[in-house]
Amino acid sequence: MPASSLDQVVSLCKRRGFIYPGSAIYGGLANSWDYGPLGVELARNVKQQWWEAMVYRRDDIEGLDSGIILNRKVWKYSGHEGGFNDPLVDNKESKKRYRLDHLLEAQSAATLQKLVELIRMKTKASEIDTAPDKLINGLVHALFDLKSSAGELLTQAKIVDPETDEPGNWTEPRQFNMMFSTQFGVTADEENKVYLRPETAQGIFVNFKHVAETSRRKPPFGVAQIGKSFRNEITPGNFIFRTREFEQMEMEFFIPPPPYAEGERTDDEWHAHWVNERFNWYTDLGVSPERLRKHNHPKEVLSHYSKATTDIEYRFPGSLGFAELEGIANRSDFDLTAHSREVPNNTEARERLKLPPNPDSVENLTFFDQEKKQHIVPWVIEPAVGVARPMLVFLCEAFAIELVDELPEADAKRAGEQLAAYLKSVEKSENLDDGDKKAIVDYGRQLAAMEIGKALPQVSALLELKGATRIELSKKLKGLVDKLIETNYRTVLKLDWRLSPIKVAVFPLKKNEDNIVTLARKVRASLAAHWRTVYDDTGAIGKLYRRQDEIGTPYCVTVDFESLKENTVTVRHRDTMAQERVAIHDLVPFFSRKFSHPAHCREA
RNA sequence: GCGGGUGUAGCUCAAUGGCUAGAGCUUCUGCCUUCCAAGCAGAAGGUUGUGGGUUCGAAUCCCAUCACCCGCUCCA
Repeated sequence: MPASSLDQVVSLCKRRGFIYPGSAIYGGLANSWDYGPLGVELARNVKQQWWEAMVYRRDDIEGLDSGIILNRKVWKYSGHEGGFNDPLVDNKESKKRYRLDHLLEAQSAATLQKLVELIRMKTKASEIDTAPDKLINGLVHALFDLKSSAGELLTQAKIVDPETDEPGNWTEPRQFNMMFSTQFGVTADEENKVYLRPETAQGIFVNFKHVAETSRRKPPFGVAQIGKSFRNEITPGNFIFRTREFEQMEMEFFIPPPPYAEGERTDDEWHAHWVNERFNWYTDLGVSPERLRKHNHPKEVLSHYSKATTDIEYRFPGSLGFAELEGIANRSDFDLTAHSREVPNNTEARERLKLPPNPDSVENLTFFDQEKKQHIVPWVIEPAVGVARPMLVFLCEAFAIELVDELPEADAKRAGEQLAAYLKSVEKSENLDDGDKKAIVDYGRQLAAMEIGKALPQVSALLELKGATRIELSKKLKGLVDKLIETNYRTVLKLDWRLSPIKVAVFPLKKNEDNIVTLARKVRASLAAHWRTVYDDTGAIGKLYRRQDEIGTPYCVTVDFESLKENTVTVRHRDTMAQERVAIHDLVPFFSRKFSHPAHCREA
């Protein structure tokens, strides 16, 4: 049972030190987050698993760590400096904002024709290519060049707001630069202006030749990189899901370009291969395939560099729902061609990819095909993912609130009655939107039909539905449920051990018994040489277990009186709460077996 | 950036415009405790998001601002 609401996970993260709001003591900084003691371990483990799967376990991928700041020309020729600045316009009446090209695409042919005429009148002889595939692009550029009068023309042409189906009152198109800029050197002159990378991929492309030559690689081969990237997102949010500073794990896989001979693996096949590889990475680490899906982007919405893109999406709890986790793009020969000075078929490729010539580069990013006896620009398949998203997925997926003992009959009865009373009150309520009301009642009925002990952990998710807390009884219900959860349930993160921030926790059964404490500390030290191990004695044994459950520690070791005589300890398993007796001198081999193979972590 | 909502202790919540802003949980200290959030005693934790204003008096009313949540444009 994964988390039933994102808030449960967010709350756990803040409470236990996975993730804190950034710059909190100064009132915060919008959508920025700092990773605490446990968060940093989890993030490291996610990156470690990715690196192992992508680099170590394969023999066709190398690693790289390029700069966050690159020569500005990298971004000029990659298309980010121009292409990512999609002009946006606002409808002053409906307050809706649109990307200019998207807005124009939604207009009728007649409206566009009218707009073309208006622009021609305004700019006298200016040429707009009215060929169907170039019209929108031409209009966007023409309008943008017009600056201040463009909004007026849009309004005059009666450009329709897709939301309201009425002609809008439009602002001038405004450019939104997604890249962070800073200065490279102590003076803030224009020539010192540089950008923080919006993706790590370009650092790989510009190093293509270096890596290929120094590691003696030929396509197919890949280069992987993990590092921070920065984008001035228009709408960051949803906890760590979208932030302006974020860490990426990207791999560029270089393959021979088409045409392909009989039996040769094609770009589409490589693309499909990587989609599957990446999908399996998640399921291997414990994500249920039921909550994962692949989503192919329709041609119209593809990025400027992409021939095809497939997203792996995860169904997050609550209102976020299915959202993009990872993108696997077929970037074709776009990037390597863009950064090459001159290569065979250069003109053809540049025309096909709508790329300008590149007199600034000193390199041709090609490999020499011995069979074909010519220089060839490889194609690229790119699986790219942010570190935070898988982290959030693993947390959501591992999160569980479990009944420890059976719920006392009186409490169970009371909870059932409260829930029924609440639902009745919702149905009768008049200050709820019909849709909201239906959503609450439907979910509520579903819970009411369940065994009450299993339903209670989901009541908090029920009360997070829109409008749910507007009902007076919701507070009473929440109060009761919170109390019952606190006493009868345990929160447990059933993380795959490879992801767990702490692998083993060691406790003394009694903290005021010096011999036990000393031995427990010794045991911790011996295990810490191998795995992330902590010692804790600031509570009764039951509390210590629950604490570790909440942060996903797979095993706890307890030193007791018997340990002093027999040199054995209790090992307690997170998922089953089962205990077994293990000799102290056997602990390292014992955990080596447990932590040697992924299957061991799923014995429960 | 726009529209809507929310801001009281680490968390969940109290407090008619009126006494030193309270309670439970958490955290910490001491005692106790032989395996699943036990008990006892104590402590810490707040410029009520921030800054103004109205008032004899503001957590409460008004204005501004900041942050978060839900939508829109973004797509790792």
